[in-house]
Amino acid sequence: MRLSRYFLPVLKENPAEAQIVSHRLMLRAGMIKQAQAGIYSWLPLGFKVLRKLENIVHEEQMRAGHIPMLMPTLQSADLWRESGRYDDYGEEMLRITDRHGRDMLYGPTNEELITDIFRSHVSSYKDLPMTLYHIQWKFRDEIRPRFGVMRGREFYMKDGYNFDLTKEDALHAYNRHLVSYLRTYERMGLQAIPMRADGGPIGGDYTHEFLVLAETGESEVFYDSEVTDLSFGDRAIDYDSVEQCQAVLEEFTSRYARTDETHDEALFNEVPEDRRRVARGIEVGQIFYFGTKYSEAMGATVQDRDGKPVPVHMGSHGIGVSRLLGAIIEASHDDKGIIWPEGVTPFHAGIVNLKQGDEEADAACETLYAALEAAGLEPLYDDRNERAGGKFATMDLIGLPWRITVGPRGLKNGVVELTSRRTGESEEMPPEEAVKKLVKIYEGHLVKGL
RNA sequence: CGGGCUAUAGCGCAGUCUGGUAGCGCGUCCGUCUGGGGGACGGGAGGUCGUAGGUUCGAAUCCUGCUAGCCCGACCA
Repeated sequence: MRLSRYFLPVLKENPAEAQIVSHRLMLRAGMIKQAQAGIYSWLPLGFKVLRKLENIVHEEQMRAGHIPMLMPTLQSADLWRESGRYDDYGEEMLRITDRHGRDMLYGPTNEELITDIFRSHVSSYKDLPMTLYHIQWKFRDEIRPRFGVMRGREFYMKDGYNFDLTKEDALHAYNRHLVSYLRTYERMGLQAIPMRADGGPIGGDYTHEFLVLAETGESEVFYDSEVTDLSFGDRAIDYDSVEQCQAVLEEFTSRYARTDETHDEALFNEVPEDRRRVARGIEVGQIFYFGTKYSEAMGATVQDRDGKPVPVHMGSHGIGVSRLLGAIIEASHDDKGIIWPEGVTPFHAGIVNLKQGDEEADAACETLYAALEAAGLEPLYDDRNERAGGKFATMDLIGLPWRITVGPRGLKNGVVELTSRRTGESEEMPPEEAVKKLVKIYEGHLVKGL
């Protein structure tokens, strides 16, 4: 993309309404624009990152054997009356009436809808196990939306639902989700720690939340410092293996790690004192096993081997995709702007032409731009007739992890400059070598965007 | 929902107390010079002052209602 043809309305000053750093940076980097309290338009740069996150989620869900689909945002109130949640959910649910006076709602979640689909089409234990998921906009009429996309009223969420014949099978689905979530967050450059959580209105005894540590997090968290040493890495895993998934769950959840909701001071004190940590975290996902709560209420049964109808065991699992943008920025920025992890960056490298209009510099930038695209990377070429300082400041603000600086001075010696946004370190090299180096850096990090 | 606050140009703000032709910085447009970390000079464009009503010869300014947004708290991906 050439910056001169892109739409990137960056702001030099901090908008008054934004208090936390991720919100400020998203506004300043021209990623979002507030439409109403807790409702945002996604401008091109923000939309590009959102799509990349979404695609990572899809890839990891499908890798785990889960099946993508799409359910509507508007749902029928009758389904929710059936589960009993139409009254339970309260003011947070946005209720709508259509022209015929029928009660509808903008879905805050999809347990009812998915259960209805399941019961209409699945009747045999032979069709199980099955896990369906979708990524769709949700609406929860929060009393007080804030922090930009971190607590919007409208938000983009992946929610998945597993259907299993037995509790044991459903718990394997639970473990499988935990593993796939660990992989998902790591690909996004995040450390998200699974912590024992509270069931909330969705209910259920087995539930973990995934928390990203950040000072601006809304939850207070208590953990054994050993949990932050764990990483899933690129180990191979068989998602169908009960033992392997169980082992990962034990590895990642056996140490003390809880949010304030479930915090137990006595248990926490059993952690050696030098490893006890109290911090704040941003919740970016949650997994539940809730047994037959919805299947019984809504008659979602299958016939077992003996031909008898039995309610299926279910769980649900969510990742707050739009919230992840805020969480990633909270976890990865400095006073100049965002620092995108390689896995989610909207563009892989920025090209800064120091002397736009200089024949040699322009030509070198064009060649470099074409070479990066040919190599499968997405460069952002700042071809505006701006001064160097302005171009650098924009690149730093929008946070591309790598920058190639092209100027007459370097070109005299046949070199350009490759700079890491994270460390600020620069290295001079011929343009072809910079391309090679970037290709290597992004190996395994390429995600389809827009 | 309880408590606090705000609304004036795309963004950040002054002007309101004490009513009298709506301003500044940034951005933006044009021109000249400049050119390795938001440069300089000159010239432009852009606002029914959130909204409805009231007081007044005259309202951004005073009064009343409404709306929207922000912050702290309790709730949530």
